[in-house]
Amino acid sequence: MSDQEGRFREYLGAKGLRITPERQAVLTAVLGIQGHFTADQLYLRLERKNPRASRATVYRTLEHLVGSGLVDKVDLGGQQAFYENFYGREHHDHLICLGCGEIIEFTSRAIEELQDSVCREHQFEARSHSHKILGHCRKCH
Amino acid sequence: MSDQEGRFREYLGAKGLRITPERQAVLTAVLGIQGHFTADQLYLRLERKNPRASRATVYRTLEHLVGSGLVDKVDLGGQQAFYENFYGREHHDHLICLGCGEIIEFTSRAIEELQDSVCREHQFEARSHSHKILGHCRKCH
DNA sequence: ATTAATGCAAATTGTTTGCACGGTC
DNA sequence: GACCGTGCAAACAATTTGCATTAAT
Repeated sequence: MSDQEGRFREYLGAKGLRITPERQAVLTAVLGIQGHFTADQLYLRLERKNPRASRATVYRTLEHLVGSGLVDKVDLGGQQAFYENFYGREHHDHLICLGCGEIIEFTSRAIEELQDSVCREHQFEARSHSHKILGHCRKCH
Repeated sequence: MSDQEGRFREYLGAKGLRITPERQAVLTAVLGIQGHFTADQLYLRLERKNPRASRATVYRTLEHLVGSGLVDKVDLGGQQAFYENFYGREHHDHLICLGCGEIIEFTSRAIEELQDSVCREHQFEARSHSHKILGHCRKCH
């Protein structure tokens, strides 16, 4: 059993939620994806597996995975939500290529610090943030 | 005729688009709103005016207003798009209060500069960005 | 046994679109 | 008169939800 599986079971147990084959299948599928994915892409991967999971269950389970900290939900703009495997990772932000759709991750301690000072100035207590830069990647300009 | 009206007419003219009472009404309504608004809030204001404008026209006109640079479309998260009067204003980002929904604007030259250097590192050509911080404002914590 | 979870399809939400009619250039 | 713009209602797309059934505890 992977660390992630353990963490998920723990999370479910602590909330009085059940460990079902569908939830396991969703987690396994998530672990098999690298990079960002949508709920529907995840569903498509599970559609013909056994056990499978319906779209509704995919959405519902994704929420629990986010709750457990195993998955991060990122808003990359557009109408659909994106998710990514977050186990053992740190917060990061994104450069999004308008040409090929590539998503480049970045982190900047300096930006985060400035962010904090902006919040301080406004007596604002930050809980999360989203910082995305749209443009064209090396290959696309 | 306000500067904004002039600018809008100019924009429409340059594109071979027509100046209609509905488009004027939408512009007038937009100018009468301060702060951020949704397409639907705008529609509601126009619903019982004369001339009025349908939801479809509100959406369609909003796109032209964004195109002309008079209005800025901002993604504040959630499912609906927000807009704001942008005439004579500079780019800015947002602190969004999860408690009362208040939206505080901020700008930081230093952050923008760091952003530029992040892009340079990745050979990424930025076209726009969106930086939002979610949390609780002074009144809400 | 109890009570949560699933699948399905219907419902929601915000926005877009097809089309017949009316108005602007 | 040509053609764009409008309103309406239907279409959409992503996500959520109600409900009867199935299964984990």
